[in-house]
Amino acid sequence: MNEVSEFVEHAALYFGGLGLSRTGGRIMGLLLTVDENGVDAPELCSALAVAKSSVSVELRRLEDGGLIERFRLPGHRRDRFRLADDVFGNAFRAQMSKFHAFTDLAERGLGVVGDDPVKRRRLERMRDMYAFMAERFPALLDEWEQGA
Amino acid sequence: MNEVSEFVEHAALYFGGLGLSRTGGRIMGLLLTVDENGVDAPELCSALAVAKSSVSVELRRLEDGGLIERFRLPGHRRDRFRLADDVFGNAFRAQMSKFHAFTDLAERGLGVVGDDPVKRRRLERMRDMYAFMAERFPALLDEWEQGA
DNA sequence: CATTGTGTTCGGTTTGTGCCGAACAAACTG
DNA sequence: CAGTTTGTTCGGCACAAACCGAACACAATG
Repeated sequence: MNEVSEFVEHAALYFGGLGLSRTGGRIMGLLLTVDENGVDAPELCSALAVAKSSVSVELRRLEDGGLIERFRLPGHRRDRFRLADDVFGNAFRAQMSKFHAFTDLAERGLGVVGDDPVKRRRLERMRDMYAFMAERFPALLDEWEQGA
Repeated sequence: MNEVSEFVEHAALYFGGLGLSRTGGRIMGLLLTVDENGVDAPELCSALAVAKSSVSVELRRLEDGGLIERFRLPGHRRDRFRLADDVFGNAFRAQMSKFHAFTDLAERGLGVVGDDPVKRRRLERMRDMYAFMAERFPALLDEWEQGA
């Protein structure tokens, strides 16, 4: 059991690179090691040695971000949590929204920079590149999802 | 001139999403609005209302990250700064290294999760997905770079 | 060789955020 | 309807990072 907690710690590092807090990353790591029955909050508390208030807010954030699912077994009165069906697809889609954000930013830049063509060129190229990626990415996802 | 500083502030928000500090993002935003002659540190200080020590360390970090170029006009003795030639290409390549990181993480997970096939399946799928993306992404970049 | 200009480094302060324990609210039970 | 269980919210503390002004190192100039 110590092996998984070591893995969980590693995972927390990696997910931290995606903007998650440390405990958020730890939760994701632990959820990677369980099956579709998921875990409940007290289990997370003891497994990760984290206060239940912290897991509560963190679970909420992960749920809002579409990374995990909250569900309840019929007849029980305690929430359980598991990874969302398509966590990583969702992660990629989140990246895509960043693409759109950057095309918007480039547009905005074109609005404030003057007529100097050399200044405009880079912003246009930035806008077009992110637009290109945003356009191509879904196809890549589709290819993956139906391909394998 | 107030228009660009408004844009700069927006840009800082966006770049903050990429792990840059606020002033780092502001610098990037301002550099998006200038030509290949770039700007120098005092200009950044006054334009952004930031201490010169802060811009110094931030410029260093951006330079180390390959986001900006430090250069000097012949005959002058003051450094100037502009965006790196392929800032956004570099940004995408950085994302790709995250892909590899996540395949590694999945491998590690497969090492600690047991034989349960349903547990293994998701980790395998995670590993394969990121590997797929890491494999396809360079081609996408190439297509963009030579296509347009 | 003194002086000025340029960039980096250092200590200290502020700001933001994560996390905790306790109080609270809401839903279920007998 | 009292008592429990479950989840969220609140106030405060602690740690990390950003930022500043001043001191510093170095190079170029005259």
